[in-house]
Amino acid sequence: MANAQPTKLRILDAAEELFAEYGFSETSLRQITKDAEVNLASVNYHFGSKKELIRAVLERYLKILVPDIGQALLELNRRTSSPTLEEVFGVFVRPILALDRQRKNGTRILLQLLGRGYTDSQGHLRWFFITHYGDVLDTFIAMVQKAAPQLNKSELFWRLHFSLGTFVFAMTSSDALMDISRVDFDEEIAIDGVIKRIIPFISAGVGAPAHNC
Amino acid sequence: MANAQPTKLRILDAAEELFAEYGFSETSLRQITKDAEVNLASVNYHFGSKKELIRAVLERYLKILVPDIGQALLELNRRTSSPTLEEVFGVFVRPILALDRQRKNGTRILLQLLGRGYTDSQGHLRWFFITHYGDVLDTFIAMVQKAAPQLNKSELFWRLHFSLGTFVFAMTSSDALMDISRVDFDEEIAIDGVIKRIIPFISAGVGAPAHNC
DNA sequence: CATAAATTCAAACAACTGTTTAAAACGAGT
DNA sequence: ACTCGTTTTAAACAGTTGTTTGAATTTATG
Repeated sequence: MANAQPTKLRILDAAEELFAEYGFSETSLRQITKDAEVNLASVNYHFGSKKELIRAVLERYLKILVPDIGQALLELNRRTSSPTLEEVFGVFVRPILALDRQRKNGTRILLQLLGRGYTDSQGHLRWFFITHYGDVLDTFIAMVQKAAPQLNKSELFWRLHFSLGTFVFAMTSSDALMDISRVDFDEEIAIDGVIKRIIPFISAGVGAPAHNC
Repeated sequence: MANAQPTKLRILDAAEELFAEYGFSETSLRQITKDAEVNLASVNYHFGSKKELIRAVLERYLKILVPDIGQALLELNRRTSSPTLEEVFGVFVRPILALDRQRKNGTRILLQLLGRGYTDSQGHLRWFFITHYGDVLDTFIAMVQKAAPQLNKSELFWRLHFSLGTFVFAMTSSDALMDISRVDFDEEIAIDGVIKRIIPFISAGVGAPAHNC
């Protein structure tokens, strides 16, 4: 009978949804296994521990998304010799939205997961990301640097982290914000609308005149 | 004998430090009472529950900070009839930094608390803030609106939340970021340096050309 | 000093957490 | 049909959580 999906996948699917909604530490293995309709012990059997489950959930997205972004950056580099900030940041849009075709609500889930991952346990996942996807990160930073030459390395560092914060925060609260937008402004805004509004914001922020003091 | 501070204050002092560092749900009452050198049960005796302790910790700051900001906004309004975005956002700097005189590391603690409060339990604290300090929020929004007249209410809503995200995220990770800045760029940046870097970023982001599609 | 109220304290509570165990069920391969 | 490795299962484990209890203690009041 019954469960179309093998256990391991059912766990991943249930976990990513709960992690995105409630955060990592606020989601219990019992909740995950109940939603996935599998036995409690199967998480530790298949993944070893909760921590490794978290990493597996994130990795399933990142290993598709990050190379995709990396390639899009290279393509942009090939098209125009010196792209603007808005073009560089705009590179994120298509790969991120493409996740919705890979999995239902994939875009929302990944971005909420990223937000959770960054605020819940900063050091651990940060290290994982840099060691696995550092090369893409480097080419991205180099392109931003080139598009905003007035910024020294330190200014750039801070502004890129501000941008990350903007992104991450908007995504962790995207559900609530979209609700408010619908009720207060009678505007039905989906996740791609949010992303397309963030890009000009970030671009202008990073491109602001350099700060001296 | 002994403890200079009364129990209630010792709990608040220890709690705010731990909440800022580890977040609300990751901080246990046992840890708080151990740091405060008081009995475990005294939290429930003096505050009723952990949830009310969280609110008390935040309220101690907000009831000073928000009226202070409100007054600074009014003063700015009196000085110049139509202030720029950077001037409006700049209003936050002095009151926030003033917290450092009220309590050691007060600025960092409050801002980290705000970050925690927003990402950990979105609905609850949001409601509390709006019902208690909604008037200051309203005058602030009106001034931003006036300084960026090209934005309609919806655009403004999104960009202000992006700004909030920038702020909050930068603060929750401020410790880590300042560490990196010291090691990688040999720059010793304190919390006021971070704030003064955020203001131009936010100002430029909110003031970016309106987005149409 | 005696009485009453406010506070502190150690202990226990009930509920929850991630993890482990050992037996049961399952699914090929021969 | 039997065996062997894989997977699932229910149960228990050991630890933590916020909260409550009732007695001991301190503090203030008459």
